Amino acid sequence: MGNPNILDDVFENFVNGVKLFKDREVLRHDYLPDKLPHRESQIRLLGCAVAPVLKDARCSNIFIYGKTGTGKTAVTKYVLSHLEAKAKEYGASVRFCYVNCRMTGTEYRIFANLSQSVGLMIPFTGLSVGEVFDRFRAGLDATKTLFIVVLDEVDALIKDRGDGLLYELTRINETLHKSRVSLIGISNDLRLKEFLDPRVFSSLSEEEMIFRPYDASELRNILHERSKLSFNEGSLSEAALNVCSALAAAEHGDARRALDLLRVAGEVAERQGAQIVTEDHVKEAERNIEHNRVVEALKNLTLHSKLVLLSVYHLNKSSVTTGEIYDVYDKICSELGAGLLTQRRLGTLVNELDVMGLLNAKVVSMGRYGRTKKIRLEIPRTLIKEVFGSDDRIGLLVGGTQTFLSRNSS
DNA sequence: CGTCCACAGGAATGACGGGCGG
DNA sequence: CCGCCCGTCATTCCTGTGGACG
Repeated sequence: MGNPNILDDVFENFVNGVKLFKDREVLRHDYLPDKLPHRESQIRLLGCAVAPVLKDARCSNIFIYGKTGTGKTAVTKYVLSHLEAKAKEYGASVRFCYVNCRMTGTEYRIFANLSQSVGLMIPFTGLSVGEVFDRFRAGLDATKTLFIVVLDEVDALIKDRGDGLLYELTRINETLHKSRVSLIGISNDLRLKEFLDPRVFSSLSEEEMIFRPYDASELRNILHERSKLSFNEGSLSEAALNVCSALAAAEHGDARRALDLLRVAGEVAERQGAQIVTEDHVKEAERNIEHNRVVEALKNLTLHSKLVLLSVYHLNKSSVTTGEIYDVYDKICSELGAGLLTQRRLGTLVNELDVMGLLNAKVVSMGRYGRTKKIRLEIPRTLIKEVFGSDDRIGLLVGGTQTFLSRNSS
């Protein structure tokens, strides 16, 4: 039994301490506010584009570009939810389905998702993609609706799956009799058209919208609006608000990031029992967010990705090559009794770690001495220790300790 | 100026566990 | 229960290549 006073203190503080938050849900980025400052014109534009469905006409396909946190998803959801309400009022048969392509992952699951929203049950595996598509088309045509498909983060899908799904969807109206489909594609990558078949691209972007990043003062307004709902009066300092806006503006005007900062800053302040959220809490929050991001990423790596990272760690040089990593990795594997992957495979693992920002990999040519990747650790060495084992344990780890394997199994 | 290193990274293929329809 | 198809991870085989060296 521990000392009950320790917890008493914590709970006491939580219940009776100063409450900074009124409702922290408001600061989550999936929260949809009923007002989207600085996006009025985009809302109007998108509204105009989809309005025809209220008169039972198919609306144009729409393509929306913009970096993360510029309000693309929020505006789309906002407009569509209002459209849905209006459609009910007018008795128009309109339905929409929102799919996040990055989360949903594969064509199969996307079609399964679309099918579900026209009331079809699709097993989450077992059928061919073509079969699911046919069922979706048949199911949709039976219902006689104007169906709006929102494909969020569609760039993620196209980059690793190609544009087959989009091609099918842009052509689906040719084989539908009673229903019609409109597409809204949302992309974070402004150069998406380079990856697309020109025919697909042209039919997909009958209308195009671009979301510019927010600047610092716009972010400030957004945060201000939200903070009125999420924080109790007087518990958020002007300075904190400004720093949040400035930090997020520096990072391509990402409102999502700004909201995260504000929320975490509030949590930090609350934990410290502060009366008011200050600038320092925001800075602390910034460090926390990054720290958590990396720790989460590290913990969720597969065994071999961890081993690759450890190999880089052990080499302990400012920059290493693929071959060097492979040698060390080879040694670690045999000492751990773990199966060995090929160098080809290791190369793609390194690339994955690069994308995650844990490593930095750059192809360089060393002329006579070949062509390889220069790889650097992108995170503090101390963090690797923190996650993979404490202090000198790592040294032993190469000797093959049990602790290491069990650490990986969870 | 060609060679040739030490890989990069694409394509095809296979093993595997999950899950269906019949 | 079988046969089929799914996505994922991994292997095998392969062609491509920037630039220092000779």
